[in-house]
Amino acid sequence: MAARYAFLVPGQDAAAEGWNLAGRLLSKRRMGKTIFADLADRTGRIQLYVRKDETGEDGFADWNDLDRGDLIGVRGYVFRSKMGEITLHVISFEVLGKALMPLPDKWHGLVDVEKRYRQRYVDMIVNPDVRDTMIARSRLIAEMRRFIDGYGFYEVETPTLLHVAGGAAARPFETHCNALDQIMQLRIATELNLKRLIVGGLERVYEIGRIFRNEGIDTTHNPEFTMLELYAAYWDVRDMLEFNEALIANLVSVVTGGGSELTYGDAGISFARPFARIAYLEGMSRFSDGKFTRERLLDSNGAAGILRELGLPESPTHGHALDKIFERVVEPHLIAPTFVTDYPVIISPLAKRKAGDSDIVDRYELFCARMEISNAFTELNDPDDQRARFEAQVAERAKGDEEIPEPDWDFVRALEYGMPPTAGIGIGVDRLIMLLTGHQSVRDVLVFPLQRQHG
RNA sequence: GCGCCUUUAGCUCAGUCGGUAGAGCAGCGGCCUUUUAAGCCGUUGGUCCCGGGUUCGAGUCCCGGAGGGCGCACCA
Repeated sequence: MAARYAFLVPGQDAAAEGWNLAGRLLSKRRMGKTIFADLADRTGRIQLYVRKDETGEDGFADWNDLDRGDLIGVRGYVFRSKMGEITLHVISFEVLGKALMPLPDKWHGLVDVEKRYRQRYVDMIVNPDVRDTMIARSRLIAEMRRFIDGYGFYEVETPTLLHVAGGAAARPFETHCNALDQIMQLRIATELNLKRLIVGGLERVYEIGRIFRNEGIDTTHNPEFTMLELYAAYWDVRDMLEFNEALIANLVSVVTGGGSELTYGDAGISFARPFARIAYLEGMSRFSDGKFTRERLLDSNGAAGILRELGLPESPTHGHALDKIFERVVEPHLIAPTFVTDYPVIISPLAKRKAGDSDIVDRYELFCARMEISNAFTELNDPDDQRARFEAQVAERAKGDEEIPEPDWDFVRALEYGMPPTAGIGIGVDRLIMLLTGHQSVRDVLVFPLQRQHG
């Protein structure tokens, strides 16, 4: 509207052209026999202008009865006000929906975080940033699909309700299926089912789906969240890394209008390709001034010793210890987008071993702003190796690591029918959206973040 | 789960040393024909998060509880 009527000078109108608009009345300024008001819809906001000499006594009284928050339709023509604002000179209006509840303070808006999350509908009316973020989220996910589809991938939908939730290390939500009279779990990953589809011959599949993990809630964790998982037959982890880098760079380009720089918190982050790369063990060594060597880390007692050196509590398993050490030693340095490659096999139960180094797998994780954004590896397709790793997990689970899932033995059987060499990736969509829209809390990129009942 | 902070009018916030509840906006009644946080005059509105306790007297101090935020723990 502003662009279309840019040619108007203050006081000038375009009365020949009529407009019908609908939206929510966000403010009303009465000035004697004139009213100025602001009308908002999803595309933006426009000022309205009403004159008593045109509406008549009754019509003007009807305007006085309108409240902030009412939904109205208006008819009129555009002019530029004395103060230079493009304004709709209203000829007639009708009420489309009455607001009974008053809107929050027009200047301070709604600030109370609890109320904002619990009453998102109000939050979105008065805080345009929330709406903008949700629109950006929608656009970015659409762009992800477009980009992925361009590579010939098929989008699929696998079950959320499972008998055994596997494919990741996390505690599941449990529920009960009345028809089957069986305990069910909500999925903690889409991994195993997507790989079954690879066995079945789809060759390039992905799912952007809701994942549920029955764990803590904080600024980077919501119990239900959205994950993109994607698998490509005949790709290896290097192909996936290239794809991953191109995907992220593309999204940054979309969000910046062709650029490669983002500001996140107080850090400026460059997504110019190529992103940084560092091997897992090399990172451990570099950020510990060479103290934490491959030999120590890959040895169960050595890792336990490092934990003590760092003053961290004892870990139930060797893998758990490595995660803790990495988190403390390396993660804080990973602000620019960085691919951490060559993970140890002990923390990668579903990844294929690297040729020529049986302790290491073909895997990487992409970190950015200290957040893990994606995790990818060449998938293990040897059923015997997979069975052995599941058996090892059973032992770990017995030692007390509750996050380790029960093995999905049918998955081993699927592998026995033959799975092509395949690379897979998981991307935490919510965190990616946080990064791309500059938000510090997942709750800000979720329409309805989980809150405790009763408030 | 632990620690710190927080909760007062529809919204945003004050409330001193413990003395009986305030402002702005919104609402309501007026004035005002180019305002935009419009302005001016008047006015309504309170489970001070909940429950105990101390005190002549508690929004204020103490204990317990609830919601929320942040940090830690947990956790891709």
